Amino acid sequence: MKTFARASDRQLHAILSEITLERFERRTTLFRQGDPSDSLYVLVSGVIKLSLRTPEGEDILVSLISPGELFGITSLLPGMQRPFRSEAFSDCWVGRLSAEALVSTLLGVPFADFSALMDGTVSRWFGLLQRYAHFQGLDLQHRLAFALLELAQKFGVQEARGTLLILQLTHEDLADLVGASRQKVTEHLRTLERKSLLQREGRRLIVSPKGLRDLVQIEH
Amino acid sequence: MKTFARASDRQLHAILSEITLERFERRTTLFRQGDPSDSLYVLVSGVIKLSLRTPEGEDILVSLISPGELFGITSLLPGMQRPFRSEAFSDCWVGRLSAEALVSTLLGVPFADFSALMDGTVSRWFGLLQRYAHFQGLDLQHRLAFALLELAQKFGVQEARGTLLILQLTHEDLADLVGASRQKVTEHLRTLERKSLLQREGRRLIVSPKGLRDLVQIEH
DNA sequence: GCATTTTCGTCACCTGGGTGACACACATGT
DNA sequence: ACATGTGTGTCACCCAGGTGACGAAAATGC
Repeated sequence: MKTFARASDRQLHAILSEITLERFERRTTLFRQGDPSDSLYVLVSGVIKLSLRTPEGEDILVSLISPGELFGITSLLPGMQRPFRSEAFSDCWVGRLSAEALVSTLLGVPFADFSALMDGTVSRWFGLLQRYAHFQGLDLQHRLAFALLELAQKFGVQEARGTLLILQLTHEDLADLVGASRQKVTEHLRTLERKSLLQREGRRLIVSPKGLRDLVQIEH
Repeated sequence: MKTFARASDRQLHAILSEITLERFERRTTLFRQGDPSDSLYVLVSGVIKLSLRTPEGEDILVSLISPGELFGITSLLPGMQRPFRSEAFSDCWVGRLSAEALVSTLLGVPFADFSALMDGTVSRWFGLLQRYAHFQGLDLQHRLAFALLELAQKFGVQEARGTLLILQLTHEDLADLVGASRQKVTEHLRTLERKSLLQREGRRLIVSPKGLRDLVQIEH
């Protein structure tokens, strides 16, 4: 297990003493989406499935874990919930330990410090991963709406008419962002405009976050 | 900048002294896919675009970075190359520092130790992210081929006839993995079988990694 | 301020892949 | 051993969205 490749014997010992071994029968769930994300797992034997249930009721298989891998990694970030459901794909032996224990044994630094650094750096990957997984099996209309919401959050300034995006985005940029063709993006932007979830000011967009949120949530 | 929220004044000072400020005009590229991934960036002002050029020649806009964010995070993992191209979306001021400096100042731990831990944990997110980004704009045939290659690598055992997947995968599982319907997966598996990139032994699959690799690379 | 490049709006056309439906082949438990 | 559930193979049908094409409108360089 390469995670522990650099660990000294003493460290390994300390870590092993922190690990609790558990057995999971095929199809049992280890944790579900939304659970508090406290502990970290090591797969000893068997196969674990990480999946995601979309609001639309689709299942997305995010990853299959093979023996030796660590999973449940969100526990390294502060205050996270489990983003995926984890279930035994075959009968498994799984080791569980606290993220604190791992970090403090391996690095000898306070968990909160480590965690804060992770939060500022690596958590973006995680956000992107969630976006992509979520996009899986959404139609263009909804992907666009999500993308606009995201942009509004990052680059928006509040305004009388809504949230103004301070970006010179071309339709092609948006297309590249949501994985679609430029033409269709143009079309869908116009229909969003007609539904008045969106206004144009020259080449800048003014979105209505409220309206967009309704669009993506309500009509599942 | 929440990354530094927990840092002491002394630490902030140390970090600031490590940062080199640079100016990038709109459309200039900071780094390109495949460059060695050594330094870490902080966006001071402007907007940065992270994008990915697929072998098929499509552009994927992975993320737009707003001021205050850290980017170029792969530098925290050992021996990585830049997975995305980074270009100034508007005129930017960017701070650059070495990943070593950040980690050792903030945590006071040897970089190699930190890096190894990251590698064993968080790098999976990153792999998944790449997969999803890559899948963007591939047709089912190719997504399937990639998925099978991935599975072969993780769960395959070498064999006379090819690589045997020791997994009881249903077509539905595969469908959830590649974001498609069960029916189409069945169909495409059969065509792969006809092209003899794939054999069946009961419910287990034997793939030909070589053939699959040809399929995904050669064709355009 | 004019010429050239980019971007936008909108077609018409085509196709990959989703959906529903149904028959058959397996596993499964009891 | 039988019955029931779960996975597989294959249709026919339909539609979201890709592609190419072209003119109008904006932006940009010189």
